[in-house]
This record gives sequence, structure tokens and C-alpha cells, in this order.
Amino acid sequence: MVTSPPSEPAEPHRHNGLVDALVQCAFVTMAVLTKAGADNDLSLTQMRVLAILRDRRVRMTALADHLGLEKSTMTGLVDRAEKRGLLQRAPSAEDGRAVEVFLSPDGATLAERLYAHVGQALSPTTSTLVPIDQRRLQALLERMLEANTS
Amino acid sequence: MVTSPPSEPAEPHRHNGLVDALVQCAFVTMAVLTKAGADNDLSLTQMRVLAILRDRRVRMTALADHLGLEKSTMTGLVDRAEKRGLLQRAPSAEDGRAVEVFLSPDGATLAERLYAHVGQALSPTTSTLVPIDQRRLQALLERMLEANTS
DNA sequence: TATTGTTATACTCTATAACTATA
DNA sequence: TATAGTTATAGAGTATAACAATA
Repeated sequence: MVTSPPSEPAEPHRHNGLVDALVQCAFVTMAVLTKAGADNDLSLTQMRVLAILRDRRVRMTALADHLGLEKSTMTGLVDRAEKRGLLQRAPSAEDGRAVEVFLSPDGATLAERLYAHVGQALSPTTSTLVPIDQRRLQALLERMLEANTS
Repeated sequence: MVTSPPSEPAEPHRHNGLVDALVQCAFVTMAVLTKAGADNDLSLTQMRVLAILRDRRVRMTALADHLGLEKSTMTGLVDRAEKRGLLQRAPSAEDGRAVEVFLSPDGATLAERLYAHVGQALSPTTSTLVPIDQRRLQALLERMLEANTS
């Protein structure tokens, strides 16, 4: 198909260049995140848990909602991270049924290290743009995401 | 920590706004892709397999390399997709050890449907930008990614 | 009765190691 | 001997359903 006739375009399904660029960018970014996590024996989901708990103490259900996962899935994720000493569980003071989750000191340290690691790992990519274009890209992305968040 | 004193910024670790924007954008995009896949009972990885095979017939090892996975992982992925009738295996004509993988008609149809589905699912996000800014964003992303690919 | 979380179960995804067949 | 692929095995991530404890 590499030598397809001129009547058939080389990439017949490229309906929307921006969508393709976003998807490709997402895969590149995710690959960097995944690698950064793997270097610390963390899955993407475990990294997200650490990121969420960096400045919060939340209940199991809230954590599951944040991540779009089932409560039962959270039990396993938190079990494994707790066993590794990255986070802790404690009963809620307000609701006897609820359990609150928060980072341990080790978990907090790892979360900081990971954040710095990811920034460094992405810098070869971001720094291919000159600073002005970096700011333009950031502004466009933020505008696009902000409209979708609110 | 929500009511932290003014001496401590609300987001103490925001070293690089572009990195944060890229990561957030990647998660939003991946969520859309994952949802589009789940609607068709496909994992992200299975979707990537379909995307790769859309215009190619490749060997197991090449597929594993494309995805950054082990050969043995590919065996399982291809087994399940083949069992669902989405793709097929055939021995290589040139190398008796090699196996080539390619989309079945059903797989090709699904790949097209998925591609359109993803475009539609992302359009609420992309269309928050006016067309000129969409083109600017696309150009910036492509420039950034191209420098990293080549 | 409804909600919070866990347990039991099952399936997919992933890797490592050992194996078969071909080169 | 090296390479292509599969099998066996193990562990993580995920969901559904059933359950216990609390509200």
C-alpha cells in the first residue's frame, strides 16, 4: 500500500489533522509518563493516585471517581500501594463507613521525585520549540482544556 | 491543605506550565480514546493494533516493536483479536519462522468506524478553539513531534 | 433503605523464562 | 548459533456481583 496509485491518498483517513496531532501527542506524552513510572515500579494509575493525593486526603470513593474506576478496583490499587508504604488508610472521623487515604512521607517524596522526573523527561520534546512558541502552545492547550473542564 | 497560608502557593510544584498542559491534554485525549474503545470492547492496545494494521501487513515482532511490547504479549493480543474475527494470521512466504498479521474485513470496518468515532468524540474539545487557533495548535504540535520523531 | 468499602471471581494486559521450528 | 513465535506462569489492573458495617 506504500505504492498506492495517486487516486488513493497516502493516508486516506486523515479527516482532521488536529485530531491526529492530539492523539499522537497524547501517545508520546503517555509513553514518557509510563516510562517515568516504570523506572519507579509504578503503573500510570498508581502515578495518578500519587498525583491526586499530593495535596489532598480523600475517601476511597472520591479517589475512584477521580480516576473513573470502580470502588473495588481502588481497594486493590490502594492495597498494593499501602503494602509498599507509599500511602496510608485511616477511618474517617465524620463517617464510620468511610476510609480516608493519604500519602505517607515516602509516598510524598516519591511523588515529588516523579513530578520532577516527568518534567525532565518531557523537556527534550518541549524544548524543540523556541520559548515564544512554547508559551503559545501552552496558552492554546490551556484554553482548549479549560473550556472542556468548566 | 486547601486553606494553606499565602506563603505556600496553591500548586507548589508547577515548575513548567507547558509540561502540565501537555500531561493534562494527554489524559483528556486518552480518556476519549479509551471510551471510544470501550464502546467497541477494545482496549487501548487493541485499538493501536487495528490502527497499525489499517494500511499494513506486519510480522508479530514488528507489531511488538511498534507497540513497545514483548513478543509473548503480542501472541495473546493477536489471539484474542483473531478469535473475535478482527484480524488474521498467515505464515510468511519469505521466512518460514515468521507470521504475518493483517486486518480481516470486519477488522478493517471496525478500524474505520473507530477512527471516525474518535474524531467526533474529540471535536467538542478541538472546536472550543476558533479555526485559526486550531491550525496554530496543530502546527505547533506537529513541529514539536516531528523534531522528536526524526 | 442507601451508602462505603471489601471480598470473591474472572478476564485482559503485561513480562520473564523455557520451548519449538526455522534460518 | 541466532531468530520468530508460542506456551507456561505469574502479577497487576479492571469490572461485576455479593457481602458487612454504618448511616
